[in-house]
Amino acid sequence: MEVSWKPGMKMDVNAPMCPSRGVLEHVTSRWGVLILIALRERSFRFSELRRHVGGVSEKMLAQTLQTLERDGFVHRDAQPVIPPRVDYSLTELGAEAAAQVSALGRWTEQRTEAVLQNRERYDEARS
Amino acid sequence: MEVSWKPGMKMDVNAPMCPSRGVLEHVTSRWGVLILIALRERSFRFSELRRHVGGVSEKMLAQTLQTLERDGFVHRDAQPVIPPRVDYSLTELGAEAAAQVSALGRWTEQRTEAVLQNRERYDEARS
DNA sequence: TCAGTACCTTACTTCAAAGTGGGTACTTCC
DNA sequence: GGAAGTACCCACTTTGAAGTAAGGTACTGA
Repeated sequence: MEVSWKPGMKMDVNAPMCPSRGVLEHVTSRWGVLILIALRERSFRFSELRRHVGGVSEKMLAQTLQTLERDGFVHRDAQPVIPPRVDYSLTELGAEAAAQVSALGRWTEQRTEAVLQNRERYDEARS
Repeated sequence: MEVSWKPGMKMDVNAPMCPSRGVLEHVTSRWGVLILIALRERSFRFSELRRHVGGVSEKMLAQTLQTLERDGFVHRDAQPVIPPRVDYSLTELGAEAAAQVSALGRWTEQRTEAVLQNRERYDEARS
């Protein structure tokens, strides 16, 4: 029960109701990962980020940024100017998370070719 | 186009059609993460793993193990005995992936309390 | 004047992920 | 003899994540 969690309880991702599950899912979410990686480079404006992270819809970008902001990973700086200017950057906590996921991202880019070969072998073996 | 990917192409998670996206999604999938973390400890039998990773259904465990096996992260050792005995363990590639995700998992467990506090502050601020 | 940019929000729809419940085939335990 | 454990697979349904499309405001540049 994420709801009935009490302070001092030990966090355990293997426990179905542990709130750490939810946090992990935010960090590893489809767009969450890519946004954290991007923001690790530098801060971005909304549309800038949208262009950087290929394939995100405005809706998902806004939504994901909101959950990351709520969790305290992303800092949102909205200047009340016209046209609106909003800058997104990582908080300290977010920078820690981003360090982890960008290591994962880089590893993935390096090993994807190997994975592709494994898939071919696997499919071939049972055809 | 994951389909039209050519050997030698540079992998880039920011490119919408890059196959590395798919690999990253397997590794960071809801149950994929937890299974990789578990198998990093030791090898597991199917039901053992099901008990260890709280909340997985048999279906999702079987399905996720299959995709991880196809990608070459997990090795499946099925002994033709009765009752059936199947052992799952990490390949070398899988161990690399698991090292990354379990770092992320441990970080998450440590920082979840902070995230929970951030969420409270956030919700309070706009109510 | 009319498109275009910026940063979203809302409503509607689609589709894949995940849960549910059943079956298999054989064995050991009570 | 019935229940439970083992490692699944299959069909069905539900849920929720994501895509699509449109609206809104205030400006800028052509």
